[in-house]
Amino acid sequence: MLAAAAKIFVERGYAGTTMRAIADDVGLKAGSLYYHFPSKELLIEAVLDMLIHGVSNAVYSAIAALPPGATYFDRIKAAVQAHLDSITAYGEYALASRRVLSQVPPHIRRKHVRLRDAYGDFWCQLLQNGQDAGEIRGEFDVRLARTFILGALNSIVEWYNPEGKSLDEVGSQFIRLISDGLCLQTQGSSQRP
Amino acid sequence: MLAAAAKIFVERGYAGTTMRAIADDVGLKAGSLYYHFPSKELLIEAVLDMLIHGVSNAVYSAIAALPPGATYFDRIKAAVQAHLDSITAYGEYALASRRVLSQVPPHIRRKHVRLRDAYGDFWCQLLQNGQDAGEIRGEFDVRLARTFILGALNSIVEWYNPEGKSLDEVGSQFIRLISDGLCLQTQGSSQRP
DNA sequence: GTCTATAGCACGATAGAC
DNA sequence: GTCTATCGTGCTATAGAC
Repeated sequence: MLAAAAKIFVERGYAGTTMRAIADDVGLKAGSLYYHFPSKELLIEAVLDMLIHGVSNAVYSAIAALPPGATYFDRIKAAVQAHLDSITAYGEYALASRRVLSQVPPHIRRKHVRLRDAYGDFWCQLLQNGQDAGEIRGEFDVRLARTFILGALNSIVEWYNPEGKSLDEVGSQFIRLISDGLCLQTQGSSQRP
Repeated sequence: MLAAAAKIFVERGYAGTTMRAIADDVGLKAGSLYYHFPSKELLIEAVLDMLIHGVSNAVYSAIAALPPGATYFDRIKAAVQAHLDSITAYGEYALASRRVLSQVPPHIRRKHVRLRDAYGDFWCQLLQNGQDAGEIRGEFDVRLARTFILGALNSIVEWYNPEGKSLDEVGSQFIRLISDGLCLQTQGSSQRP
């Protein structure tokens, strides 16, 4: 039922989603939904909660499962893959968060922006630790690097098709891109040591 | 008027945007809007058109303005900066495209997906040329690299604040990230020559 | 070019039968 | 736990005065 709601919120937006459409999708009548959820607001809130908790728990667990001697870059690799795996597993929920967060009532939006920011701060800290340990070049602003990394990773829900490349392949190409870069020889950056 | 429409489409979604709200924002009454635009559908279409044409023209012009001897990586750098500059210049239009495209009537959505795909193909070709010329490592799938790059660049409209870093600084950090990578020494990639 | 007024329809939510 | 029926509201779009 949450999954049906997420799908329809994505297709029609918050205001465009009707309780009748969600009810149809799960084989009920509109009035019956109110037995399970007291309002449309609490429905979208449940969808948004499911995503942020699902993704952040998946990432925190993946890092906690690493051996004690793991480098910061090992942690970043594990976080990238876990983020990728969970965000695609929660497909429609992730799209709902991406597209309708700006349309939900303000008190719900504020709560989720806070949760999302806390997750973003975790990434900043991870990159900062890597930089302090000398694994990441000092010239990078970690907040900027974090937004690029999460921006690229999150965009996968827009196009990923399970019939194509595996998530492991996608993740490992991305890790190679952010660690070593695209270029064989540096063309224009004079900052390289 | 288009700018007001873009802003409200982002805040409320397609269905949630009322002609009254747009009219209010520009100091008119709802009925008067129909003198300028025949329907809500054509309003969102004009907003979406403005963005895709604005961004792609900015990028194509930036590349056309390069000297004849420019490397492919010079072209990529110019495209990154022009994309970044134009997407932030069209702020609300870009957000509208990101968030409400999935909610507009199908015939309008299909047309814009086609335009967006054509622009994506241009990026693929750019990266492919760079790879053929030996400037980009052969191990990368150019389609994947393109989606990561555009995903990261497009996410800037979600957080960019003109009071912080300049767009030139943001662009140059991003270019350094995709060209050289984050890492001082490669930690886990055995594919490096 | 902008207004008022309204037709025709669909919405969220509730009440009460079963 | 699901149904039908309905209240009050607000929407797009149009018609015609100014």
